[in-house]
Amino acid sequence: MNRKLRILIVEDEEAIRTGLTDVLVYHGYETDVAIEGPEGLRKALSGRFDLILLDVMLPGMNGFDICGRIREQDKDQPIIMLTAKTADEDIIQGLSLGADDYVAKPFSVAQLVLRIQAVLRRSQVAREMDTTILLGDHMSIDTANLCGRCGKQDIPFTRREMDVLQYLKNNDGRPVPREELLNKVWGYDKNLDIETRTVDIHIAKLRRKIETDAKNPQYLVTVRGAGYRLLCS
Amino acid sequence: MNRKLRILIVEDEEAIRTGLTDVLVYHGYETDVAIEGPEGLRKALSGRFDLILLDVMLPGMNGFDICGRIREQDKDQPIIMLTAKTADEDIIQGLSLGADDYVAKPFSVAQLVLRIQAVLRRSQVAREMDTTILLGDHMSIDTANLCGRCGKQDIPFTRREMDVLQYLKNNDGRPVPREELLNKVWGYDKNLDIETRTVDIHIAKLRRKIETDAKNPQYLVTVRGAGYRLLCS
DNA sequence: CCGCGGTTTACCTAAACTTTACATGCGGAA
DNA sequence: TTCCGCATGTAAAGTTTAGGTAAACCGCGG
Repeated sequence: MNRKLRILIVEDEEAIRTGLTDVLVYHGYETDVAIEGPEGLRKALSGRFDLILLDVMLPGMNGFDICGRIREQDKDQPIIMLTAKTADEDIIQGLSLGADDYVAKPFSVAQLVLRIQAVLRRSQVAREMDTTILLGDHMSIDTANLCGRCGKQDIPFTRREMDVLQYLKNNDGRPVPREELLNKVWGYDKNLDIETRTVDIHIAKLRRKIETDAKNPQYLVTVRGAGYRLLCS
Repeated sequence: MNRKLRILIVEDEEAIRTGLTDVLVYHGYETDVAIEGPEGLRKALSGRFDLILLDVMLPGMNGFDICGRIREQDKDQPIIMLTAKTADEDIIQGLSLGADDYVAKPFSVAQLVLRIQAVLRRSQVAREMDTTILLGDHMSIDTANLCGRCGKQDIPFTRREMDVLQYLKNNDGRPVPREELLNKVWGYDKNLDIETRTVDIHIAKLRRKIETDAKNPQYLVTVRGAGYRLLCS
């Protein structure tokens, strides 16, 4: 565990907001808050958060809409909805929109924390915490120090390279399309007219560093028409 | 979805047990039941289930113990606990033991189903299932990796081939006309004069990859005058 | 000014895709 | 039954596109 897990709290009531912040910080999370709906959506879509706590009743835009919008853009973003309503239809609506859990106010803090842990445990985030990537028995990479070791040889990586590597590792084995990398690593918006080849270039650079034969990659392989995948075996 | 997801119901009350079974079967799951604690634990540990619904009050062994024992053995087994108790300590205990969710009786069926779906969505099995196409017991195709496996042999597919296969699979059994494939897979506009034979060519290529005898197709068959149909049995 | 990381440009190759052209064979009509 | 026409199969040639990468370019912090 090298970095703290980041939680976004979207909640308009001052008391709850600060209460939650205190509790979560106490439990070792990093937090950010949003007070209004649109602000929450914008922050949520930045993709910087490991989990989003979303109040249903918000000024500007209700929690359901926000939840739906987040899901459209990111199928995997963990979301827990908070609400005063315990009506079944509300819970059902929240879950239908793809929330991972639904907690009714007033909630027990202990329970909320546990539900947060349960959701995070299931999300890929748990795996992200690992700071070393092993490529077969061939080389090990310390993502925190931007540094790889192959035998006795040290190989420096740049921040960007490491982010790409990390992202691929977190999506273990799955081919990740360029577009997704541009979104999640570069933070480019969903603009479709992408003319850039910068992803390819970075892949090429990574290959020169981590592959024994960059022309025949064994770890960082291309799936033509689908993207790149990292095989750490 | 090629195979149904399997759910184990551990519950001693006859009425709830059969009710749940009916509902889950209706929603397309395969179910098995256990009435007593020890029986439930034994079945759960078999690892055959994609999700376990666990009542807390059981004869022989309580649900918390079972949950703990399952977690010891399999960190990833999805578990949802059911209970009449709504006391916070119970919920907390359940979640501490690693349950993925906790639903209090009397629960709304719709809500339970949604919570089941939410938990399964995060689980590995469910994820693999909707990217995999099985053709009889003959070969399995990973649509995300554009890659099929027949015994030990890897067979690469192209994006287009996979899209066609996917579309046919989603229209399971129905013969799909060329025109429709051009529309839905190629994105060609409707009623443009169809001079192209490219669909046929792709079908031929697919047959060479997925059929044992491409001349006598068993999975990707022609319905003369109506189109092509995929039989995954 | 340099050097470093990152991006864009430009060009190349090989894979993927489409078209062409011809072969095959089913099915209805005589 | 035989024959003809049309739907389908497919090899091979032609065309487009995805991906690899060298090298130029850019911007920023020494």
